[in-house]
Amino acid sequence: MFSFKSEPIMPTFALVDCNNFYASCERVFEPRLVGRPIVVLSNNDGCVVARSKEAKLLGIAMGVPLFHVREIIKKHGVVVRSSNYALYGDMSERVMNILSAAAPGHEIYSIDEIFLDIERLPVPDLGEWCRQLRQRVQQWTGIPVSIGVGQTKTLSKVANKLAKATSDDDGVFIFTPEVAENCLHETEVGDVWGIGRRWSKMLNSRDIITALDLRNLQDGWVRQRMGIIGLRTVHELRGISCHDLETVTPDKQTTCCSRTFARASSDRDQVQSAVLSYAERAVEKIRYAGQVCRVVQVFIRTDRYDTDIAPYSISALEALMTPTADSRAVVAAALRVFDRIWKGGVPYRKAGVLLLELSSSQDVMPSLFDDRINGSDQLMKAIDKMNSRFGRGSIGLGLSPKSAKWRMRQEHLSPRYTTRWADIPHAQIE
DNA sequence: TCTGGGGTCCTAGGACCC
DNA sequence: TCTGGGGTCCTAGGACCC
Repeated sequence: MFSFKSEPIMPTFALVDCNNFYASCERVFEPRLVGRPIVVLSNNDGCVVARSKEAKLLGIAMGVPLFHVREIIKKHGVVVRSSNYALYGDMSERVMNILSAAAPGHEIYSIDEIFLDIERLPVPDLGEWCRQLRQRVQQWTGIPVSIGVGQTKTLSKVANKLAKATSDDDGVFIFTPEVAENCLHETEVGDVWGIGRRWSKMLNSRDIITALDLRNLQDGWVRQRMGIIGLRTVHELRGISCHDLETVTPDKQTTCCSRTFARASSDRDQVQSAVLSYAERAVEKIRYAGQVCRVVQVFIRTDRYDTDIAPYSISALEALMTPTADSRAVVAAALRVFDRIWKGGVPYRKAGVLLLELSSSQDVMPSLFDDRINGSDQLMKAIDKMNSRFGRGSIGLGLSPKSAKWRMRQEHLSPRYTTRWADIPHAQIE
């Protein structure tokens, strides 16, 4: 008889997550904000989308509307900032460059998170390696990060949450089978990656409170109530990896540009000009990604929070003859769709344009019947170049009046320190 | 008389993520 | 006064075909 010695289960994934990323970015260039409560707002300055530790301690919840926390902000002198994506995107790139160079494989998961493949990392002390990596990012970019290590992506997420609790000193947590039961018992089921509000509520109502409870459920029960996705999550909690590292970023399948208006509008011209400007912005995005689209979808809707009005939402789409990234073709299609769905007398609050069936612009077969796009590439390149040099919206199709009331509200915007010459920080020497 | 059933494609909606 | 934006994946149900 052979005797099989079971292989020791080795940790595989490290999840590195920037602490309070947007708030930390604001602090890098404005050190006086260190130690003060900061919140960063969504587009339109509507909701709180990021909070510093101090702001969290004041009880400001994630996603609350700004007007709900006005009192707290006033009373405690909370610093308020509009989202500055030019700054956050650039800072993210710097952090990711450092982290991705440190491991044999990586997956950038979001603007502030990256999974590292550390299964075969030849280091004697993994904890020490993590602490040094963390130190390096802090020193080179000014951004604090936390690192969680586990056998699956889901467990590395659990570990990361535990690491955050110690982010003032250590900021590193390694999830091992020895500590599994304890760690999962201390983790609320709703804090598990993949368990959102709905499932959390459903599970709690059945007395499944912790990640450990979830891990111990029977497969059939989970499959029936939470589908294949829920089952994968449960397996991952048991240390069975179901989500591989995605080292190549797959091309996007859809791109969308949508906005909530500052106030509802029934004015046809106003809503139309909003829709057309979203179409123009969406097509810019796919050009930047080297893609073309075949289908253009437009939607307009009322305010879904306003209980005084009848909810109304409509969308429609149009397939183009040739896949394209030409602003003129896409905007014209958006206009035709808009004309089809427009209905007067409705207080519209939100609109958007989706570009669907995206593909690489290199794979396009030109159509015999569509001769409009001759010279398209050069024209679009020229437009993009001018906009990148002189600022977005410098040149376009002449359809977006600047004063329209759907324009985005950004009353607390910080400078674009790292991506705009005029905003470069000044150092003062005394 | 008998009112099937399986396959595919599409769409809308629901769940999740950051 | 005031409630984000941009994605992915899965599933259920309808239309259609044989």
